[in-house]
Amino acid sequence: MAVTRFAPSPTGYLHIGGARTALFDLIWAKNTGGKYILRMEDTDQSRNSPTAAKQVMDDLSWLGIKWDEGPEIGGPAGPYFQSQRLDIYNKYIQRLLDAGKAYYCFDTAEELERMRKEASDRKQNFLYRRPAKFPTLADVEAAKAQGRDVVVRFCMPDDEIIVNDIVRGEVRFNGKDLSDFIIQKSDGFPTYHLACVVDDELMGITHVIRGQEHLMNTPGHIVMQQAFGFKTPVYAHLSVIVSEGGGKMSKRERAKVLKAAIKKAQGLDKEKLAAIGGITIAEIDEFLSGDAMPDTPAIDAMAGYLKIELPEINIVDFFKSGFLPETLVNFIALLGYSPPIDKEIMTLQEIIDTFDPTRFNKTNCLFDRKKLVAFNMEHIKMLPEEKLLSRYKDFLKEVNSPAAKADDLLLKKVLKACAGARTLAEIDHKSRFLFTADDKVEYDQKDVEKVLLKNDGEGLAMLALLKEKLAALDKISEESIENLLRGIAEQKQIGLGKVAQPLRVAICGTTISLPIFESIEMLGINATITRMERTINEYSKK
RNA sequence: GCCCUCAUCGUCUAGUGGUUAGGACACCGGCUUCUCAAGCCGGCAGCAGGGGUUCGACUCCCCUUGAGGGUACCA
Repeated sequence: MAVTRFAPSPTGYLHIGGARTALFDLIWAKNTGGKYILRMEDTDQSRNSPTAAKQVMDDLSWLGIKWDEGPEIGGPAGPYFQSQRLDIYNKYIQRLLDAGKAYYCFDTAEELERMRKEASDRKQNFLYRRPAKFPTLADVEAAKAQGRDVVVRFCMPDDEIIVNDIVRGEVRFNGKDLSDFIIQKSDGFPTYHLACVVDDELMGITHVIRGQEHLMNTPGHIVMQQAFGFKTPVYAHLSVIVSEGGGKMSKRERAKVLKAAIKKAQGLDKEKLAAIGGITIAEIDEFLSGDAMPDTPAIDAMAGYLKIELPEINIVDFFKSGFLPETLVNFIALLGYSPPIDKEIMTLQEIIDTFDPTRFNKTNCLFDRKKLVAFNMEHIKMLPEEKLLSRYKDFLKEVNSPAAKADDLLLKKVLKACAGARTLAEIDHKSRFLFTADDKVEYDQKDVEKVLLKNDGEGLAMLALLKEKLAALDKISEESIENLLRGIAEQKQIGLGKVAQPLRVAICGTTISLPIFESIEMLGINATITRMERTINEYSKK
């Protein structure tokens, strides 16, 4: 029975790497019949936005990841926001201080910077080591009086520290290489290290599954656990997901693309851009020059204004691109892990049931969007009709599609006609013509040329003929339409394409759309004929 | 720089001393077709390099190279 936890720092939307960690925490717990806890690590007052925790929870929920204990649900080990547990941490920090395993210090930023520079000049890693004699409370008061910030550091021993990791095996560290790290910041908040160790114990966490970026922190955590007399949990450090350009796949990627676009944009109205992003011009300049980064909504808004596509990093990005949560879950679970069964397309339940913690692999992996698309197609095919419909409606609402207002019956027909589609966005695009006013259909000029005007307007002539025939049709059904169109093609000894394509352009404005018979049936005969007339009028005169 | 980790087709991976190195996605052909998809059939493609160990190394060891992570009063 494993008790696991996902412990995000609520700084914005949940991104793909975080989602994978969250997923494996869930899988591990559920596979062993254990418990899955969500804990918000909001100990950095400057980085945590008030809405971020909600966003992360929404994203987890969308993915179908439910926690047994945590925010909004509660539980015996709460509160589950670290910012609400300060008194607990203070008690533990005091214990370390009393035991002489932690000490106060009050270096200024400049002093620290100088020490770092000295170390790098000596071609050595910067190491903070405790003074021979720890500052007393009186020293602390004196330092405070001088206006110095006071922090608490934890004493690292010189011994070898062994981390037993499920993914990586035995990893050895030399305590001599590790700094006395800070456990309490000058604002009184604990750092990640302290809060994490204390909470894992208090919440009964047995298995810590997290990203590889935490591997170097682990020896420090283990020593601290020993100092407190805590049990050391089982560790599993997952390999990282890297993006095409190399480097960890993170939200920085999106900022990078946006920054490049802003710099490239000619005659850009910076004031307008700032207004749209809800930030100041100064903040934009700061963003362009340094490494300050606007928050996610601001980045999204500005990208929308500049009409550029940002790489998908956050879970919502994939939602908006028309991926199913089932697809993401399946795909993410296969990154750095391979199930013991010879099967790729799986439901979350199957992944949980067959989970084998020895089957993680150590290699960093690249996120292959094309494969994700292929997986999405499989999951669209696999999902029961009702479930797909509900996912599709969620999607339409999210992207503000006019189709969001359509009734279920029509949407079901659309979904059926789109069997084989790869994303929900594709389905939406292909069926937009159904939700466009008859006189608002936009014609793709290239398609018009190719299908209607070419060869002396043979397509247009076909349209005129079809209009008569369709108008004369007394029973409108997919079948009767098909019979009619096929009949004409046969009679004229031409391919069905010559008949269907002009019609398609007339009703959709483009040559890419749903199958033509279903299209007409769903659009309705009146609208079809209206659109044909409009097309004929529009292009006959030219 | 220093510390840590990793290394099988383009990508995700199977493989744990003896395999024709398997699958999936991508890609390339062909078939099918009212468009786009989908579907069906077929194909291309890999053990980073160099040393050992061994009767035998993709598999074990060492080095090189390459990649990633850490090096914060971020997590």
